[in-house]
Amino acid sequence: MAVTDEAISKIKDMLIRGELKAGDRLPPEKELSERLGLSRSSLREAVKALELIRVLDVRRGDGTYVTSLDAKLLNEAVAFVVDLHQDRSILELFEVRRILEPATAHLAASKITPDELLALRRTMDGIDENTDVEELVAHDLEFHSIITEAAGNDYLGSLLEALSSSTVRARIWRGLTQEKAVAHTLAEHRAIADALERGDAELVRALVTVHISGVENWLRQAL
Amino acid sequence: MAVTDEAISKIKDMLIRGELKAGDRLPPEKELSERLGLSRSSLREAVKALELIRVLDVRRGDGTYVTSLDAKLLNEAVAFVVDLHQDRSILELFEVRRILEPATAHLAASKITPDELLALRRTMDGIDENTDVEELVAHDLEFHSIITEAAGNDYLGSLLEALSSSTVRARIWRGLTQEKAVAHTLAEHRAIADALERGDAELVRALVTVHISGVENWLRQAL
DNA sequence: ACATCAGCAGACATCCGATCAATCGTGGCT
DNA sequence: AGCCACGATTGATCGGATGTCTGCTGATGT
Repeated sequence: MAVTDEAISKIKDMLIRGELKAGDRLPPEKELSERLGLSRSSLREAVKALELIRVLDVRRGDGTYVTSLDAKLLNEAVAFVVDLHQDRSILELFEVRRILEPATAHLAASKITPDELLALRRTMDGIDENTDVEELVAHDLEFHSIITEAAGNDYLGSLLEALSSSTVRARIWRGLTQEKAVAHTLAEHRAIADALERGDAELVRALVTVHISGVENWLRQAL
Repeated sequence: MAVTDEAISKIKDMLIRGELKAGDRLPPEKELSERLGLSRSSLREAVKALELIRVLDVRRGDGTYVTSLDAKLLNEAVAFVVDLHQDRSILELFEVRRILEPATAHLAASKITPDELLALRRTMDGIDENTDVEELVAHDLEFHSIITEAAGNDYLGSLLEALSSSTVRARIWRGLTQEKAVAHTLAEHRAIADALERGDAELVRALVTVHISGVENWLRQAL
């Protein structure tokens, strides 16, 4: 194994064993490189790799720190990969989303708070046929992320966020090409919010499935 | 933006634009570094970062190549993150798995081939109460991965594989072996295989949900 | 004449150590 | 309180020594 890879797994081990915790500061590059038995240049390669997936946070002139190590890590890593696959296998990625999103909404149905329901309603204020595309995308993104948040599973949230970002473009296209899409989407969102309010988990799941599948089908035919 | 980060996104752009395709060989480090306007050392940091998430494949003495860029990318990236979170939020990760696995099996029910069914059966040969832990883990891994494979969505496969990494499985099995878990698990696996053979998608989903939840409950109580 | 194999040369990545620049945090000074 | 200089730390680059792979070439054996 290359020295750099060895350094990566050594740092990883220090994290798993709890030797390094979230927020901790690593020894200076020079010192750490000596302790791990490699040159500073090689160590920097390892640190850069861990920085890419947001495990480490390097602050110039200050030091290198361990990030919060929470579920957001998934987001960065997955988003990078999803970005690369934008035009290739977007339908397969959408299939994953179609599995996760209804299940997430189903979870959310029993946990969502009145405050979150209110926020959910508010995302729909001021949205109509005349709203411009960017605002529509922002609304859509927020609508789904409130529900995801309510489900209370951060990993689920990160995964969904990463999966959805790549579809933003698709949504924009859809908004541009289909005239009645706004009213249609809004009606579906209202129905989902209603069902969430009543705590009807099964209906929520079905509605979200239909909602996601609608976009998916449009996408399938547009490709 | 730092020189290295710039290099990362430039390479990423070359991939997205199709300037670089899967399997392509990158120019030598020296040449590429000159073209991107940075030093070789800095370029190497970028390359190392991209190698960690398996976008690039560096072959010493030969050259640097673009990997297949398929769904397996997700695996590496997610597995790394999951490894780091083993003791922390494993239950949340398990919840994601409990969503994905039944849905995957549901998909597989209508697509699985006779060959795959045969292979599924064969994983259970020679497994009984006396089988040692490592063999159990191998069987379990293979059983689930055949089903995932049959579902025909590589991203789903990568995610699931990463979520139920072999280290996690090993730990669970080690805890379970003392009890009657082997016979119990085997019976559940048989039932799932039977339902798959009959193409009863709904039953498959229910069985897998029960199967995964069983492990989850054990885990919840063991923590 | 042909096939085989060892060894050599070139291309390339690997690793290192040194050097200078940029930046940040701190502590002392006014 | 505000300012400034200093030390610590990362950022970036370079040149050189080394390990490793590939392909060619020439010698050897059949």
